[in-house]
Amino acid sequence: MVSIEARSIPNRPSSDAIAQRILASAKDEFAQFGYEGARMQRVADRAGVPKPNIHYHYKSKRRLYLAVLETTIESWNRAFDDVDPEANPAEVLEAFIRDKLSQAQQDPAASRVFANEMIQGAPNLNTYLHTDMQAWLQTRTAVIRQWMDQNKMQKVDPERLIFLIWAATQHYADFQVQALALLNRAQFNEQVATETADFLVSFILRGCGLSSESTNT
Amino acid sequence: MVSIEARSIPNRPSSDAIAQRILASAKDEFAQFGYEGARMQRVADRAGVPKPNIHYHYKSKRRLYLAVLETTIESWNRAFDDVDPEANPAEVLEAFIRDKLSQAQQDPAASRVFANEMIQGAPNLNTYLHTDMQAWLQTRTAVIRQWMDQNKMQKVDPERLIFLIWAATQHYADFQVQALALLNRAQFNEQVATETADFLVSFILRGCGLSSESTNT
DNA sequence: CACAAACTTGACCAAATGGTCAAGTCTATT
DNA sequence: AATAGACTTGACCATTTGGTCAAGTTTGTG
Repeated sequence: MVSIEARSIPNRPSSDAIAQRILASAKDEFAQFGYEGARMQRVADRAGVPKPNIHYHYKSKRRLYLAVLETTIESWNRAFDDVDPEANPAEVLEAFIRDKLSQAQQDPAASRVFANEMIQGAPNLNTYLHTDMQAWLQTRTAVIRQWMDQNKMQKVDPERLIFLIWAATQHYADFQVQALALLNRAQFNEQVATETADFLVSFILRGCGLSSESTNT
Repeated sequence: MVSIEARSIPNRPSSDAIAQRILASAKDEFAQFGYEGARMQRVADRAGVPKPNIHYHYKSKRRLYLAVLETTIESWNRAFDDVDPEANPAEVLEAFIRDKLSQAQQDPAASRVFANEMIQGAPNLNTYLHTDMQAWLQTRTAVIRQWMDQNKMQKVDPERLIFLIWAATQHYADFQVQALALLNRAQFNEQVATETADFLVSFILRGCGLSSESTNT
């Protein structure tokens, strides 16, 4: 029976699993230090594999970084994706804000990788910014414009509204140390996330002329 | 007369001027690549001096970085500094937002140096966050709380209101490439800055229950 | 079991990195 | 004009960097 067990528990984790572990370690490393500051040796140490193993799975530091960027982008704006113009603006925006903040809490590294790439001047995502991301933004702003035309919400610059939501939510991932220090909290747990989400939702909805309460004090 | 001219135009710029040029180049370098990614040779090239000259003025890479951090912090929240609780909240907040955005436009490198330090986990500013910055924030939120108690504005979490203003304004410095790409603009000039400031002021004031217009469309 | 292909890794390498140093050059003071 | 001290810099150094390679080990397949 041992041999049966042994077959289902291979001595080595599958190659795919290692490639994944390397990718995850690389995400953390690039998130913290940016592309130029990242060290292949540290990625190896984080993943618990010898350095040459990384180069077997990913041709070079650059390729590894691009792989990290790709997975980061994929999970970027999963919410707010298929929005019905007939839907309730307040509900849609609230869902978007909460989802973005939840991502920031569950995977701050992804947000930081993206932030580093932007700060650095987007040398690897310039095309993406001008194609896919712009297209994504345009369909979203189109819906928002419809809502404004139908007087369902305040007339505001839709692009800058999205920017503000991005900035305000990603702030809690990228500047987590600062937020925690100034809020006197030890960690960005569920409670802090909820308080923050509630604040952002009510504040931003009010900014959009969508406040549910008149004055609930 | 040539010799008189020569005396007033020294062959070499003053030592202070060179130290300043090195500091400015270092700010740009650290802003773009973060501490670990920054290269002393590139700082030297940017400043137009040989590398050992940097080490004469600044003992090490770390000391140079700390000098950059210091100058960055100094110019950080120059507005919103001496606020009269009797003053008009809308005016004070508007001034704060406009000043922050103006800084982001005029010196994006400063904002990016700070962003890198935060993303990296504030290894050099942890004390600052828990002392000076927390103190700064507390006096500001105290004023905001007074305004809310006097029903001069919506009751919102004052800390998170400040965070939102920081995030929303610094976004245009740190994520400048993204904003420009998505707004289809070539550069973050005065016009874009004004449009952005107007949006942020009216949106955030509305979020604070301080909107001047009822519906100005 | 054999054997090829996929995978792993210790030892190694050229290039780049932060930093040093001694030999200068410039500037102010006497 | 002499000289001391501040400043500059070409040549150099130990260490670290991304990356390679050949000798292995493991795994799927006949």
